[in-house]
Amino acid sequence: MHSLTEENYLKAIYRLSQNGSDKITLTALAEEMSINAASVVDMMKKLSGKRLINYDKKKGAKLTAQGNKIALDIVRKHRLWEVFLLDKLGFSWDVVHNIAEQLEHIKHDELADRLDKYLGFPEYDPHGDPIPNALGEIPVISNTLLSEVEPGKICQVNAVKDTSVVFLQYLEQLSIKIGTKIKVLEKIQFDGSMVVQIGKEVKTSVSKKFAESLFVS
Amino acid sequence: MHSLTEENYLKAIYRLSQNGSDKITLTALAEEMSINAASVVDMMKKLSGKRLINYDKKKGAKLTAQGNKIALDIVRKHRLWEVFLLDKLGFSWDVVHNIAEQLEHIKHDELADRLDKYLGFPEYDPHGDPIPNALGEIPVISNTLLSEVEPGKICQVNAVKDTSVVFLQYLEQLSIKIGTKIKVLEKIQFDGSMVVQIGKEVKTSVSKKFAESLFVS
DNA sequence: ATAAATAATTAGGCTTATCTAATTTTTATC
DNA sequence: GATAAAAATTAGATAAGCCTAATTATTTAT
Repeated sequence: MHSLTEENYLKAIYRLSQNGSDKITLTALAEEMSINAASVVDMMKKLSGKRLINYDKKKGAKLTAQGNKIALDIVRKHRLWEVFLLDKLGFSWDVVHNIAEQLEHIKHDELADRLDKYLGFPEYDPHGDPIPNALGEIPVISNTLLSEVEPGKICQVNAVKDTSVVFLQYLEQLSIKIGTKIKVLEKIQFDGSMVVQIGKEVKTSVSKKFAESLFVS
Repeated sequence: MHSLTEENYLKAIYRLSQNGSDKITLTALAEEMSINAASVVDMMKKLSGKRLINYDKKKGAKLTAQGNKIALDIVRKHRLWEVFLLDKLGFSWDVVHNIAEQLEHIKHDELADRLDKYLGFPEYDPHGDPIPNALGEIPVISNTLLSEVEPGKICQVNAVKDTSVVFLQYLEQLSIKIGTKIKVLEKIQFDGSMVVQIGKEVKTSVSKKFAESLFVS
């Protein structure tokens, strides 16, 4: 069995690799987990010993098939619990993440599957991230950013790239949810900001940073 | 903040005091938690230091008001999660306890209350144990045992005293649930066993041990 | 009242996961 | 290629919780 801490390392490695890091360095992991790099070294050895990752100073850390499976399982549980917290308990989407961080570590063979069924086999979590199914398969998701949309086109919010509380609350304030339609009216060369129309009425300007934090399709 | 381990100690002390132990000894606690008595000594010091218990060699361990509050909160969460697992996810009642042991430690200010509301403010968990409300108030429950019921009388199952898997499965087999009516037909002097009628049809004999493991009213 | 049994405590260790403070290795820059 | 910066590693500590073995207190039984 693997400890809660080990699970968190695997999850962090998974997350970084999803974010497109080709090499997952010790320092990146330490940063990601708000932990000292020296601590990471030990855990790399431990996880390597358990064949959950391969670590190499040159190539960085990589999940093995087995490590990937565990990571996916945790991600699955995390996202299912997020759906539960939002849909059933009515928490707001900027809060669910923190509670799901705890719930994802609950261990029981049937729990995730039963929860999945109970929730109606959701494909995406409240942030728009795809939920791996029981076999670890993940629905493919568009990786177009709002910032890449041409002026005049209408797109639909698919997922958030940034899941920080401040960003989510800002989205709430702008009435942007997963599924919201956004029309790009203008793209400002100067600073990369955009003038957009949210839904049918609201017209507003958003920063480059903002436009690069939303996945659309 | 208190650790998961501390919470488990407080819960164990609470449970023992509910079971009517007037003095909660180190060895009783060690036994209850399947842990070495030497380890308990350290924790008694730690919890005393935090003013969560009073420990005295003569008087044993006693929860302070603050310790009691924490213990009640955990018991509340445990029992609410049990209801969730049974009612919503369809787990059987001999399984829910183990999962709830993990879920009870999830920390979030609003979680228990929201769960409580979502479940419709249940008063009892699947084993018939009362669920403390948000203020820590507990519905009073009868403490009459089946073994104390006079022959000829009909009673109703209120709660189980023994929550072991084997007992719960045996109950399942006998179709005894919380609320099931049981008529006592005969009490055997010799060994304290009883002949009872379960529901409307089944007539069976149950041991003294069995009759002393069911709360009825 | 004393011996035997039980309970409580102390001392010293172990493991996990963390840290700080070097030190070494690698990479990037001039 | 030498040097500076960044990354990786090592060594040694620390805190939580647990253990065993030995010791001291307290009960219980004879």
